[in-house]
Amino acid sequence: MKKTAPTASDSLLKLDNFLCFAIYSTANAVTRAYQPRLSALGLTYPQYLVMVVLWEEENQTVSAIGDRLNLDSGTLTPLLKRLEAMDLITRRRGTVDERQVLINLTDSGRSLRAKAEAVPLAIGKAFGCTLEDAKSLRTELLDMRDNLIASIETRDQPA
Amino acid sequence: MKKTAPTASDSLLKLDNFLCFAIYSTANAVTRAYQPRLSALGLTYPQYLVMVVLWEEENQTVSAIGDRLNLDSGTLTPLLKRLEAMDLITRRRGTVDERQVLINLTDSGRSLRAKAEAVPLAIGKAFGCTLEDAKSLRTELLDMRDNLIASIETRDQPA
DNA sequence: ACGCTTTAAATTGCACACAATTTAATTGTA
DNA sequence: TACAATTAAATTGTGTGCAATTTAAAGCGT
Repeated sequence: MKKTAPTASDSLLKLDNFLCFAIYSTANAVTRAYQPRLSALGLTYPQYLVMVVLWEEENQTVSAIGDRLNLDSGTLTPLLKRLEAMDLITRRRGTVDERQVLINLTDSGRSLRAKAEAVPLAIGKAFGCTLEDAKSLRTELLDMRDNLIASIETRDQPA
Repeated sequence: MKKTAPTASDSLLKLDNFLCFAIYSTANAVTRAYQPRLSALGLTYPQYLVMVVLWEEENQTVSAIGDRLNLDSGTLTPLLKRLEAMDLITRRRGTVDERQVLINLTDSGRSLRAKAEAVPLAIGKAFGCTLEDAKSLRTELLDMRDNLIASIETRDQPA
């Protein structure tokens, strides 16, 4: 029984060689790792990110939050409605530009911040890398992300 | 108007400092970047990963695929049913152990591989990093993922 | 002022992820 | 051999992500 020699195409479709899969499965693991601590605050991981953005700056439009998190209104609108239903944020139409919806924190939303500050500290260790490693990894990932986004935007330009 | 000095807690909840967000938003960008090329094959990104696993080895159980991709039956069962409906795979109960469901490729599924081989080549450039960078980044991410998974499993052990 | 284009959110529809539960088959153990 | 515990998938329910479309408001060009 003769075995076929490894071909070039073998290495092309090996899961273990995929950087994309490393990113994908690490992202899933991240949200799973955050979940127990965030559910103690009543938040999902994407909801937590939105709250972080709002704790940095209030009175932001849906688009501004979307630019920060790379998410569109199709994702954010229902998510923000849930945060509003939890009484963490308010949503009101802009007065100068009525197309915009301005998002603000409620008192509950503002006070949740104190509890949220414990989360990154608690999770930090689980990553199992030094702060310097984390920092350089973060930079490399964000560069790559921006490259990927640029490649998407270039691709579908009209000729 | 006096501004408050930056406190330690400021840096704790800064989105720009979050490694988790770098991973999260890069993962989203990855699936967006793959989407146009994969939809030409009729696949989503997770479906593509399942096919890659099956191109490496046929006749795998749902759990075996799940172990490889870190996904559970709640995600895989409906995904595999879709691949079956597309006539790319077959699902049949195991004969030795009837709890298992064995996944195999159809001829269409097997022949799709040739087209799929072009995908990583085409996307590769969009990452905008060297092969060596990609390799070390991949290793670091997988290590971190395994650390995260280990931390989850340790946490909810019974005392 | 009139339309035309652009823009901001919302909506619709589909496909993940995952916690929690259920169903059914297998294993372990008295 | 009974029978409790475990295991493999499936199911249920919730919450994303995102493409595509819709709705309504703003800009803008004559």
